[in-house]
Amino acid sequence: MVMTTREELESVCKRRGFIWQSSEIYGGEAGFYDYGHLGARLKDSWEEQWKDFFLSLDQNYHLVYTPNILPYRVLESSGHVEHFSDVLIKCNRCGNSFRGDHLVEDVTGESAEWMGKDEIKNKVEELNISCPDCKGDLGDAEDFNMMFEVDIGPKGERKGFLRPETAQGTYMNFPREYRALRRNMPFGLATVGPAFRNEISPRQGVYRMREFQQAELQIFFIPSIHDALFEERLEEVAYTEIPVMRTGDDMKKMISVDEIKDLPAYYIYHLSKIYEFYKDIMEIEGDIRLRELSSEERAFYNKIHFDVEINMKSLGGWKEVAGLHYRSDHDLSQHQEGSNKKMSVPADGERKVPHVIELSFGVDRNIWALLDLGYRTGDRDWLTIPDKLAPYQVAVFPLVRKDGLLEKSEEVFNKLNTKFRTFWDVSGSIGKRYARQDEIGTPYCVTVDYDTMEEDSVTIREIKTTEQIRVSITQLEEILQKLTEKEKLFDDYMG
RNA sequence: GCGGCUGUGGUCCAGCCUGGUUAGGACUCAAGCUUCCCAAGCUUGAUGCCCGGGUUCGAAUCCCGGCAGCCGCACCA
Repeated sequence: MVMTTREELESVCKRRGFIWQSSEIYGGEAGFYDYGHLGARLKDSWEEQWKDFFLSLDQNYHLVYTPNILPYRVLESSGHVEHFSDVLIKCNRCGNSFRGDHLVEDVTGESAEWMGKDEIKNKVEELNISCPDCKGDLGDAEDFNMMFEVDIGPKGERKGFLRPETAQGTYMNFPREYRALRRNMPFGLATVGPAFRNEISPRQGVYRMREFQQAELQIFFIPSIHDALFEERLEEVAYTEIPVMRTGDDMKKMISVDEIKDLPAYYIYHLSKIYEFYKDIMEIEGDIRLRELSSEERAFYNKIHFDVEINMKSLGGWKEVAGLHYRSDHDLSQHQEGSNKKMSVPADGERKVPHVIELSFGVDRNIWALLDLGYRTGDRDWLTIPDKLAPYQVAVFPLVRKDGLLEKSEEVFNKLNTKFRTFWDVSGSIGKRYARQDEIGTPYCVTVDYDTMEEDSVTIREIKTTEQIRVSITQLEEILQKLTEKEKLFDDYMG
């Protein structure tokens, strides 16, 4: 049976060492989470696998790191200063707050998103708008910015923000990397790091946090020139079926890439590769869909936008964990205008500003998805998680703690620990030790027993079936290597 | 941010209404015994009333404020 409630899952996470609220001993602060000793290893492995997978798609996809703090002007150019803040108006009578632009739009029927604080206040007075909830008088308009503002310099003389997304740092590096990469296009710049949003009310655990981790890959290209290249690569994914839900569909269906040929090749190619990552690396198949967002749902600069959604019981259904956004030349054009630096490159006999396709992953949400889909309860509580991602890959036990088995098991542990993330446990009954590893998703348990002392062999128990095989210690490392690398199945060694 | 409910060892909960022995249970954890393969048993032990203020001879319990969590509303370029 699959674990259903967030309470149960959060309880295990706290008890065993995965994830819990940050600054807990002082009462905590909403929207901030710590990763414990198991959670940190899981997250770390996920990020490693993510980098390995996406950077190997093309030898011209690379990793960069940029600061968490960005100067005011950067986010002014990107549009975040304007679009990431809302004007809120509070009712003098009932105290409820409303978005000022929505109040105005409801009356005028025209977009008021461009309006500033004073304009909205004047418009509300002019149109005589009262509180939608209680009809009371509305108070002053106030700016609310979702970005954390920081003061830079000893006297705080310059304003900056904690970045609301990692992408802007990457975009600003386009001209430098364009030259450093010897003008080879297309190229991709990936980054993994924190981003910050001052959410009004963070809820649903790690799903909406004020500080969270992003893993993003921005690909820079010129559609008219590089379309052909991606068209060729479609052959790579031609036989893949992907679970797609187009706008207007009410459920997903498995389709081949031929059936979404209305989308550009660079888009289809990366969409398929994203699904491949979920299928092969995260081993998620049934509870995933690639959902296309309608023009109302997506931001105006996203010309094509699919979200990766995973069906998570603990969060009540389909939840976004990643997105693929075709952002056209919006980002580089904005920075070209704001910085007065040339972002265009020679193409087709003129200068063109490259387009961007962005692969954006919420790391914490993906970690949560692994835990949500992986936990099973019933006869035993166990976590099913890919071997390469598991916090510990192997555990080593002595069957009993006497007659030299304890010492022998320590030898085996020391040998394996250099190759795998290995755990050694000697306390409690053997059954209890298996159960402990079940709960944290350790795929293989190696047990030293009395036969070990005579013939130098041990048993390996697989978490999925609890079946065991007996192997000689000389072959142990090699067999575990093949199992964790998925070169062999456990079944192959049975019988 | 607004309203309702909630906050007790590591986890989950009882106690609170009606203030008063040493705050109780289950699981967990540690040490030891036992143990030839799936949370067994025995012994011993560790850890707790979210924070701050008030009322009172006395507060886990009543009152006020804060913080956090859940649900609903709003928010989520």
